[in-house]
Amino acid sequence: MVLRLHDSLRRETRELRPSHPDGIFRFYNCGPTVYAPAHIGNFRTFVVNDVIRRLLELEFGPARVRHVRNLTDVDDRTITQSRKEGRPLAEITRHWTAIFHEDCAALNLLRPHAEPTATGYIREQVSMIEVLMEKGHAYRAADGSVYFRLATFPEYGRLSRIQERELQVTNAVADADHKDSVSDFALWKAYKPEEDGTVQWPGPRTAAAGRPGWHIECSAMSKALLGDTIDLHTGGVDLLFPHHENEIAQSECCNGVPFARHWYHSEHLLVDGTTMSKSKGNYHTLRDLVAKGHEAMAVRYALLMGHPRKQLNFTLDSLHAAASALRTLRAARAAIPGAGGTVDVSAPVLAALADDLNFPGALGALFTALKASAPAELNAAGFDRALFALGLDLAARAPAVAVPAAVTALAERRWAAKQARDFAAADALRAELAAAGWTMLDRKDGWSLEPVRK
RNA sequence: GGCGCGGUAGCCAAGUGGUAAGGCCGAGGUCUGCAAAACCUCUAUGCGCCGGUUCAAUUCCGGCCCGCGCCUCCA
Repeated sequence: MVLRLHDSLRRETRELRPSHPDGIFRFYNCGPTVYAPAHIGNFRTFVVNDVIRRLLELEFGPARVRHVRNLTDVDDRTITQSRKEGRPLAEITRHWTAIFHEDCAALNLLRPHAEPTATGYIREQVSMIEVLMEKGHAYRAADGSVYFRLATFPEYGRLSRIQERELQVTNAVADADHKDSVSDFALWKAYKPEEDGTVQWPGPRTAAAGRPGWHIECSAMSKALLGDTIDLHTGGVDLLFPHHENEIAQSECCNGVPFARHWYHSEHLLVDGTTMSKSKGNYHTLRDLVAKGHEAMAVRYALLMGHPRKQLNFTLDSLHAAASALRTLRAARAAIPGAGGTVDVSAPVLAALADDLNFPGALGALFTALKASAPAELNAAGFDRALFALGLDLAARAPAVAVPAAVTALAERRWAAKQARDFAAADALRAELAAAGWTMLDRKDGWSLEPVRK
């Protein structure tokens, strides 16, 4: 199988291959900022990257993939949150990191091999900034901050095709006064007591104490953990400019070699047809949805329903459709015998995924393949391989909802009525159960209850 | 203003220069006392609009309309 993926820099679909002699594929995925629960749009990106990780493992072997996803634990938003709550920065970020990990587990995301934090790599960031200053790519501003001098990197803008003159100038840039040019961006931000609270580290030589800029953290952690040139760098489209553009500038000017051989950006998730935002009331976190009774795995399925490079519209209807499709897959899996089947449904599924992550194509191929053969002809390992690639864990279930004692009592009475062949009474009790929100499932040897589906 | 993406059945969504995958919903059926599950069958002469190229276009080209995203610290 050849893994092909669109490259945002070259704007063409290219094969993914390890470039280092050790054969290890180096994969860096920009992670979340841990100051609040991640929303399902964030998780779309992480699900897409999780499928990439799984495909890389299937293609090169688990030992030949190194996947890094960072945690941004110091920036404007984390510091603001910390000040708002009056709690130390580290306490805030530790809390939200734990929540993030719970959500990742619920969505069946494989753990990255390394999950570095910005605050854990201050020294590396400072050191890169010093190299950039020595090479003339960065300068100290009057307040002790350090800025990258864009004019020293003529290739700037290749990824986003942005020209300096095209930048919209409506946003007043807060630190414009300190910079030689409005387009220069911060590598190091001098400590501001009124904004930064207790957050500061010793800065690069000649610079003031303060904290790193956002962009340098990814450059430094990628370099520290994966080396100067990596095989794949990914993130959401919104990171394309300026974040990734700036990373390229910093890393290539510092290291003198190409930064990432392949760039990939997944599109945004829309909710109810528009950007998700708290003010629009269409803002969903995973835990909100789970609290409302939705399965986390159905959320993952819903995030797989669209092509990763197209905006995907998430609605409660699409979540219901996802949950139903998941039930169909569970039934299909249950019907496959443990051994003996020869038809491998993973082939068409993996082919679609390997072709630039065609998620809907892969899902379509899966159902088509399932329909084409009798369950007894299907190979269980093949089915499981397809589901592994998609990261759908069919065993994962929403926690069982507790059945109220009164409902259980109704069910027992109905079962007794049915055994006595008093069907009129049985039907009346079924109606009562339904009114209470429960469906009673009869079997030959007994019964069970489940919440009524909408 | 600059850069980019998209408009395919009730909903979601692939795809192809030769006449539209799949999922969900819905309808009918088998089964079941009923219900649920499972299984079977059906559901776009049509792919935003108008031109053009072609033997043939939803698929290529041009124009237009509509929607969405990014444009300095949002995945």
